[in-house]
Amino acid sequence: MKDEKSPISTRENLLRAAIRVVQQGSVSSLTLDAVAREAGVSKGGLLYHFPSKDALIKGLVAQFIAEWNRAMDWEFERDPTPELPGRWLRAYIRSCFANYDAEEYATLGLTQGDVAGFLVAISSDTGLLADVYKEYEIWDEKCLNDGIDPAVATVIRLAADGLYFSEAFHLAPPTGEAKRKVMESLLALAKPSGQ
Amino acid sequence: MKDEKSPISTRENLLRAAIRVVQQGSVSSLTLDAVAREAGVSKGGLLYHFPSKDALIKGLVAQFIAEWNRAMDWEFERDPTPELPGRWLRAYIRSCFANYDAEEYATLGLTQGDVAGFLVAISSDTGLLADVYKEYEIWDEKCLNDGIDPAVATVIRLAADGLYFSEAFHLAPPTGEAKRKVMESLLALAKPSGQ
DNA sequence: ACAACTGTACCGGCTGGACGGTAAAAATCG
DNA sequence: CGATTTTTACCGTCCAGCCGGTACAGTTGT
Repeated sequence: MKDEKSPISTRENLLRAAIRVVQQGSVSSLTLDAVAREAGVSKGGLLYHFPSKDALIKGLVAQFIAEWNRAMDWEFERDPTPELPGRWLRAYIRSCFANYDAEEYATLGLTQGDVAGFLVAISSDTGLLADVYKEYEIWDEKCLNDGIDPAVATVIRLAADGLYFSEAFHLAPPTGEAKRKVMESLLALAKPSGQ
Repeated sequence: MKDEKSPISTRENLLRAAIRVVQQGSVSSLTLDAVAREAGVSKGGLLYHFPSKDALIKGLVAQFIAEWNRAMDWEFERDPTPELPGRWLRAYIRSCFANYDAEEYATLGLTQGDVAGFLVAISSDTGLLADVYKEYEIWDEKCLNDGIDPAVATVIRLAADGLYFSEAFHLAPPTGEAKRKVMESLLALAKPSGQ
């Protein structure tokens, strides 16, 4: 009731609009004018909430990290075999393989793959992804201390990421039944019996 | 003896210069002026060989594909266990894990990871990566028809790609001994006994 | 043999548009 | 009213692509 017109509303609206712009175009089409137009505000209005383009991108990155962590926590909680080692890896796998479109997690109403496409494209530019790097190191450490052989754990993480990127960049990603079997193969690896 | 001043020389020089610009800066620093300056030619000279920026990027993409295919062929030929199924997958793995810096393959004198960073950043822009998409489908088909269980083969491909991206985007890539063990785990998977 | 012509390779200044950012006025709200 | 939020108008920069040249190597005509 109080988020209807709260000061956050416009801000979030702008973030959603920014994502939409990237989705319906390319990364290079992410301009202040385009985002403002998409959000239905003026450019000045956009710059009031995000004083610079970098600030806008940082907002997107922060939202992305938060969303992904939420998704992984959720998967972690509902793991069917919580007693087995590799629980966190399994949550990681499921998070990468799931496409949360407009569901409970999709705070921004987007597919994770789309966000990745955006983020990575930005990455090469400036140090805007520094937060993502840090987050990744945390995830990596969790992977390595999950009761699974570290090498196998890294294989799993890389494969899950690989799927993510293959979807984001259309690099022959598996779909349908094949995708399901790939995920199951990975989940099998993420259990002590898996190697 | 006749390639000293051949008309190809300038063209290749420009491509090398373009890569250098991206490496020593960011993707966004890839401007026509910068490439021309780096190559020691004028902007007009650059535009003579590549009539547009897109054409220049397409040239880079083509070079990249050719180089990677050459690397994979080379690994394929020197596979230590050519009699076992999964030979092509093993070549794929080794290509992704190797860093050919200024060796036989490095026609452009760059690390594969660098190229990936560049390519992907460009990718979201236009249909400039259409050729890469097609190439990937070919690779995918080779992966699936390599005598290994398709799901496992896809896991391997995704993991190899994942390593590639993790290096390109600094997403906690394994290094040193850990990296070697990861590769060995993958190579083990790429053999009948591996699953 | 040499002049006129043609095509190739390259130069460098220019421009028009896009884009990030600013600032002050205007509207809205408490 | 005063603070917050939003708009309108504008500036400066950067950059892709264009265009009028230059130099020079062949080629052709006579």
